[in-house]
Amino acid sequence: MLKERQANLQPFLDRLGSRSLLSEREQQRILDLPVRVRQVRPNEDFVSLGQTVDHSCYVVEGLVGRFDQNSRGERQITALHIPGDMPDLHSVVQPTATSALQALSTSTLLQVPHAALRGVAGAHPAIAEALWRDCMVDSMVLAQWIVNIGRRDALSRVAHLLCEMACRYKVSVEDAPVQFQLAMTQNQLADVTGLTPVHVNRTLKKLAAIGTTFRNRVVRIEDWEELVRVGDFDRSYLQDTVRPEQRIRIVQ
Amino acid sequence: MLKERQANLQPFLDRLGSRSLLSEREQQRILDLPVRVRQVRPNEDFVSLGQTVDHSCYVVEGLVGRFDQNSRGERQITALHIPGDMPDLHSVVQPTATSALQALSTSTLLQVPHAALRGVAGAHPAIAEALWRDCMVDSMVLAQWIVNIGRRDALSRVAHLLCEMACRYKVSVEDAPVQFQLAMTQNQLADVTGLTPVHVNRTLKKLAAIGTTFRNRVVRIEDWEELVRVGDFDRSYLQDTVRPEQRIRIVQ
DNA sequence: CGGGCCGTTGACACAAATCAATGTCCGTGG
DNA sequence: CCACGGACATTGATTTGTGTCAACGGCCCG
Repeated sequence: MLKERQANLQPFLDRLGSRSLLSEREQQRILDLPVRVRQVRPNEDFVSLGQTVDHSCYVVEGLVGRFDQNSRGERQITALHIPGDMPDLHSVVQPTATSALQALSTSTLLQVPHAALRGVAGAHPAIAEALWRDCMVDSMVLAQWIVNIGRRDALSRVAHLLCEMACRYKVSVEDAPVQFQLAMTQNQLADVTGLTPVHVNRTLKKLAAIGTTFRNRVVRIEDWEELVRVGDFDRSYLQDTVRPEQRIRIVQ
Repeated sequence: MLKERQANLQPFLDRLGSRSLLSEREQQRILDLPVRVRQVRPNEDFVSLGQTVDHSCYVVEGLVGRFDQNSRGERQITALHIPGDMPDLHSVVQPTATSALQALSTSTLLQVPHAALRGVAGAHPAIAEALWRDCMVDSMVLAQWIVNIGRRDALSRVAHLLCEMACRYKVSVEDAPVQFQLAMTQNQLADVTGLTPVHVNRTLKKLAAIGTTFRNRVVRIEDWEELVRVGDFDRSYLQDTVRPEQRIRIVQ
């Protein structure tokens, strides 16, 4: 099993550290986790429905979706994961998958064995707490997504998604116009928003009228404030602006 | 602070125990958690948006919803919680609420101080694990709800909800016709399903045609198989049929 | 050169929202 | 005891947002 330590898991540690307080030693235990590199191609399931896994995945590069579908095979992407995320961290406590995980674009993953994660979580309650917290942030994003699909029209939905992804990619939104890559097709955008590809296309045309475009997998935002207004977006659920003194550690 | 031990938290312990393995001693630590009783009336928020809480709530009696809304004030209920649930167990690691919690019917809650939960979780990794796992089951229900709203029509959505609630109430679905109480109005049903109250009413009329009725807050199901078919329901995401030998304990 | 994937556009169909009115039940106060 | 108001449920007429179907264009890559 390859060990590609600091170079690889540092972003994950940074993310945990942005919301949780970990000691030097605990941080080192995270960086020391053993990993195995895996490449996945676009549209490749790397976790399938019902599969029981013995490792969690960390995204180094690319874009990953959590896929569900109804009985007619219509797909719904219930979560997107970008570099630094662990899409199935939850599998540590719930190893049988109830959703599939699929790469939307060519992606590089690190597989971290459950045994290792369990080891550090059991030995260091603060790490267990940080991992649990990270899962709960994902869960808050899910809840927000229900609001988005249940109570916003197509234009707002797409705008909201673009706002969310801009924030998660840490695009500095102050100096407009900004642009960032979002490596997905309009088809996949439809699977995220619960719309049809045709309607996504029409909706993007409407968005262009307020200065936000999505072409060749690049999002370009001319007027951030306006996009936020249209998308009815409030970033607080992302928990991405926790100030250092607000970080939490529940065990001493 | 009242201690109403065995009599009260036993159902919560039962639930944890249905998916996780806890030793006698660990089980006792759960039962020994200090609690304070609280009564809430229908439509009363007991956790409001943005509030930072120092305790989690356990539902003894009644029905509780997790409420979000868009900027136009249209409400979306993102989760329902029934007796035995802890609607904001996640607040142990994420004490600032991103959704409100409101009673749908008169409810009895037990407030469990975070300090106590943190104490047992820190001292017993297996308890931390069981609590984390319980949160993740809630999260899977959220994901399934996204599929429901994003990719099913009104009839399926309502049918799916009724199936889910029947299972969670442990209605024994074999001996039809079955009936159970679901203490919510058609209005609240609309807030759960992302529909309008008018359309919920029409949809219920359609459901009646296949032998499922909802009147006076009582659900009556004549043909379970048919309801499952219409609702496109697969209970596996509820993790409610974990056999004893499948229960998990990741720390020794 | 040809075939696929992706994006685009138009005509039309349909599910659900909206608007508005009416009905029923129930608790409360005159 | 009845009148009243309010919450909840029901129904019809109409509008609208989104889905469906179908065709076409651009582009990449084999």
